[in-house]
Amino acid sequence: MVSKKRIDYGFNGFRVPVIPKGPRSARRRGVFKKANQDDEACAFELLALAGMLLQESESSASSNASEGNHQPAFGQGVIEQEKHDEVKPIITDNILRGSCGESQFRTEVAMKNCTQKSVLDANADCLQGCISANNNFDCRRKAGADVKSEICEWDNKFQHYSNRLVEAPENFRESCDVNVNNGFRQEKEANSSGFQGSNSADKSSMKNQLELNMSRTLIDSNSNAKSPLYRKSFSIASYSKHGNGNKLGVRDDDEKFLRCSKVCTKSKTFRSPQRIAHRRIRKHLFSRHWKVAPNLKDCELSRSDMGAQLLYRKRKICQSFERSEHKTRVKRRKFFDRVSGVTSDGGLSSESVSNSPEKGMDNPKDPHVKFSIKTIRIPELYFEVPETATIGSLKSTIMETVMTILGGGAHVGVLLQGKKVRDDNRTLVQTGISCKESLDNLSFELEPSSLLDSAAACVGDPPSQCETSQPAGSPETPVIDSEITDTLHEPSLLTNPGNLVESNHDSMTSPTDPTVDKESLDCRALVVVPASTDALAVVPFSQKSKRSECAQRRTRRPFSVTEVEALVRAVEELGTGRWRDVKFRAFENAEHRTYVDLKDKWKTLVHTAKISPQQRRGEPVPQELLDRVLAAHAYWSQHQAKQHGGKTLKITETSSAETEKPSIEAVVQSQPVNHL
DNA sequence: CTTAGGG
DNA sequence: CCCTAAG
Repeated sequence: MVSKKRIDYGFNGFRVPVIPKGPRSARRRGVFKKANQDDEACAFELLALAGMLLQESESSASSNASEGNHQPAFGQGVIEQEKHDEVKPIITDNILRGSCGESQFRTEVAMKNCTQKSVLDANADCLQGCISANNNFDCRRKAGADVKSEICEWDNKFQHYSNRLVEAPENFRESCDVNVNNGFRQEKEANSSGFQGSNSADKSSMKNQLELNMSRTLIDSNSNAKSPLYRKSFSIASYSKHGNGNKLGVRDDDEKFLRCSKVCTKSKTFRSPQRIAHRRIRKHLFSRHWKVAPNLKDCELSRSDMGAQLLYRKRKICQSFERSEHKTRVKRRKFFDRVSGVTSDGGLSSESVSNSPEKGMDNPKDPHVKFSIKTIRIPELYFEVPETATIGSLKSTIMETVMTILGGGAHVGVLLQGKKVRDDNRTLVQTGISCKESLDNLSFELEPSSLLDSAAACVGDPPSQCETSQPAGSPETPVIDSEITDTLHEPSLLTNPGNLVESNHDSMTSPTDPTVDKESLDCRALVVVPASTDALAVVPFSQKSKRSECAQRRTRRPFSVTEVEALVRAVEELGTGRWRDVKFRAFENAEHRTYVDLKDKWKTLVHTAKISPQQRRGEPVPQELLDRVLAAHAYWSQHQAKQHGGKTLKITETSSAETEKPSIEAVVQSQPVNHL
């Protein structure tokens, strides 16, 4: 009998390796193959975008058509120009696997090339995360507000279009068509050479599928007015399908051509940020019994069946994942290429650097802020997996979830000294992020984009839209709120724990393995039902989780030692049952600390004080404080007990906030409370 | 709205 | 930190 017990845990942090994995590891994961080639990363990105664009059009067009057929819709214009008979979804089944980038961190190279308005407009959703990420990165690199602000504008624009897409797909599509066609036309004039290739996944063919003409640098154009970002753009030169091959050429107005050996554009549906920006994602490993197409092959199958859309969504997730990963890779790579003084331990390091030959420097005097990111926090990921789930499945599940978020348009939040820096237009210098000291206090976190939109949509949508019917054959199966994502395990492996371990790396290597995928239009919850043995134990999906998806979880703000000090002092004086008073006494001005927070913190403090120092995490709390916590806790516990027993004198005395408790002082050396 | 606890 | 039953 398989245990149905599940492990629930929150996930707030995601470690970002400072130094890329070794070649072997990279190879195994299949994501670092092109890591050292920014150009390719860019090309890849662009191709992916283009593919998504086309697919989106198809998706829109086929929405009314029979499910099995994927008729090119909005891509027709393109085809006509290219005089090609038909447009079909770009086949990337084989390419998907491990071909995409790493994370949302994108190289500026790609960014500067991803500025064609038409493409961006048409791929608002797709680019959302990319832009955001680049935004952040560019900000850091250039320490300039111009690019930042401009990107912000684009970001907003994307948001806008994304919304439009959801609200009025047809209209949006039209605009996209126009833009894209213009792009093509423009490109044809500029460069008549077309690129043809097959849809095979092999690199050589892919080279033919995509040609990118990339701008050399983002920064070397130091023109004041416009950010170089907008001076370099690309347009889709051509897209055609010959036989079973796809041709997609992308270029910009520069000379440099890049080739992308990989394409990842299988995604079928447009994933609105609204659907993606989940705050809370609940994953249940998918029962194999539910699994429809556990293998990559289903990618192909999906193309011709009803589930195509769903599968494409899945694909999109995968796509986003890989793309993102690729980007990260590139990013990281670039970073290291330029920065020699990066601390291996992930610590932050900074130093001013003169021109970087690589970038041409728009301003020779412009110092650069160098730093590495050791960890980047992810707001909240809620998982629910069976105990029988393997580590591998857990990894893949987390990875998939994270990438789903990233692909859906996650933003990077910048925190300085734990405080969120919201003004995107400020420069690093203005923000105070320039010296090493400040960098030490610099942190980043991911935050799903379009939270507001998501929330609004969620609220406004009928509950029914957020709920899907239970899968047949699983009576007790919980309602999968939105997305059922299989965990990419081979059935055989699933049934064999021993093999699971073996297959772990496979799961990780190919997080994009196509499988069953379903996604509701409005819910952002990601539910993965574990495909473990017979532990079909499906965890009921509580309704409240749905609700929580719409609300933004507060950013975590760990208590500082100072705060703990104040809290301890206040509790020593007031006791543990008067959190409101504690709040007013010690955290009057701390808006972000509610009395519930204080209560919770006290709870954790007590717990922390009881465990061994080795088990403690986060900023270490002085033992002295912890001792006081224990003393106060013991004291007030006893007194409360007494109170209940009828002895209320002490308690009554302390009930007045102003009264100091001599008795507590005896137990714990109390000091004046510091009002924060 | 506050507490008190479980999640 | 969130969510909520209780008071």
